[in-house]
Amino acid sequence: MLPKQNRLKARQDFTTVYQKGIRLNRFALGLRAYRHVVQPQALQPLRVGISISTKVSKRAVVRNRIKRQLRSILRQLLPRLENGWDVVIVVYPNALQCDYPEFLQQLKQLLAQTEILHGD
RNA sequence: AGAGCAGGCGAGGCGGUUGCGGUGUAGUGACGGCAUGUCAUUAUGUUGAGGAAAGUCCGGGCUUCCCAAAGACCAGACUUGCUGGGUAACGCCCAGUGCGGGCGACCGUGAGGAUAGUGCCACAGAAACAUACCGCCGAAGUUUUGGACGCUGCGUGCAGUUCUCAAGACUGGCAAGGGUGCAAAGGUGCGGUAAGAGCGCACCAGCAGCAUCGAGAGGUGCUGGCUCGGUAAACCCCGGUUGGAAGCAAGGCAGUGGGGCAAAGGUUGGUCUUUUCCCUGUCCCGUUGAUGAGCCGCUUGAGGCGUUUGGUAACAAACGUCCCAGAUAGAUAACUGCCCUCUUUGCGCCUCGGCGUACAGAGAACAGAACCCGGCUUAUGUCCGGCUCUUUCC
RNA sequence: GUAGAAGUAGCUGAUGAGGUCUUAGCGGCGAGUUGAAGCCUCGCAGAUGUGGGUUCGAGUCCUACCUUCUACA
Repeated sequence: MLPKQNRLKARQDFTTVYQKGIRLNRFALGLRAYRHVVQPQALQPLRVGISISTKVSKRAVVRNRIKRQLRSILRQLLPRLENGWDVVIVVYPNALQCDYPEFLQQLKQLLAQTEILHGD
């Protein structure tokens, strides 16, 4: 689990990200991101949600495992991510063929493209 | 050695580093209605998925509504349906009976009633529930034809006629055989008969009665008359069970002041009886708190484990002991060490298919709690001893 | 999580409450017509989601699964 302040939970937040956010897709993952327009000193922490439907796999074991792996990656990257964003990661059926290093690579690329991820 | 049949245990073990959920203790910060409350965070201790958590097919607990409780009868609903037991309950489990299958270990079984009634049984076939198409018979009756013997009459080879024989027709007797079909009126054999038929007898199957064994379903034996299609996972009858509906997305989350209305009201499919019961109920306004979030429900339970006793068993009782997930966009992930097990390959030993050793690989399969239990069903990898049959050797 | 509905030719549908072998439209294939194609005419092939059971006989009755869809804050 991520820290509570970094979780995206409310249904309203998800819909605003889907409607107003930018979109990016990779082989197995998609990214929706929305930047809050507020005063810089009052920036909220970055919040992340993961969306994975039963179309990816009907088995809950598979879906939960993918979510855990993605959360584990995000936890490692969290100190390097910029505040003020709401992010939703969408998982596509291609993810069944991927393993942990591939998720790591794709997620890094997506976050770097949107400039949420700081350089090393 | 091969083929097979029923089970049982468990779901690899001990760790390390970085992280997550619950909870206890201690600290820090913020809020604050000042309550050792809420949120965040730090340290530390402890704890953290399954045998099916799954399908949602049954049975309960729990909650709300249908305005209280109990009882009787009727109606309705329920595929509930061999017997006895177990259980909180069940459509579940255990033990047994009958029937069916298998050489066997063993397996399956929706197994009340077809003589309470109704319906259906296509095509074929004479006929599908009580009939006769082909056929068999000539016993009985009527009648036709022909023949022989006899009798009567006379014109002596013709006519008539009784009985008998043969053939045919109608009435009749039969259900053995043929054919049809999933199914045809008990089956096989012998006798019997005009031909036949349980008409008689023997054995077998079925039915009824009696005796006996058993708690019972039923088993065994004897006797008897004479034989009755299938379908109830068709309607139905009988027995049995039974308040209904919704489902944790159920449902709950304040205190206080004032005023109005109703005086008797309230049964759950129907009717009736009894008992008391329940009591104030409901609406409006003011006030502080609370706006769809948070909290409670939420995990101590028909609980787990062990021992003893009772029981063939399912299971029950007693005693001891333990507290064992409670998340809410939903907690278990990433990397890695050692041991153990298995597999491949190499080397060595010998009794030649086993043992020892080294390296490498794998530890999987099915699969993720969402209010909680008891079952069923489905998915699925390893190991462990049992039992049966066949073959070979000693 | 809970509750419910439906699966029939390639697609969209129908099927008198068990009876042989059901069946419509579009599409496919073949033949005819045409110089060739289209339209038209004639013909053909092709399915009851899967497994088990009841029955002489299941699309239909019973049962276990599979798939798809819907509703509920």
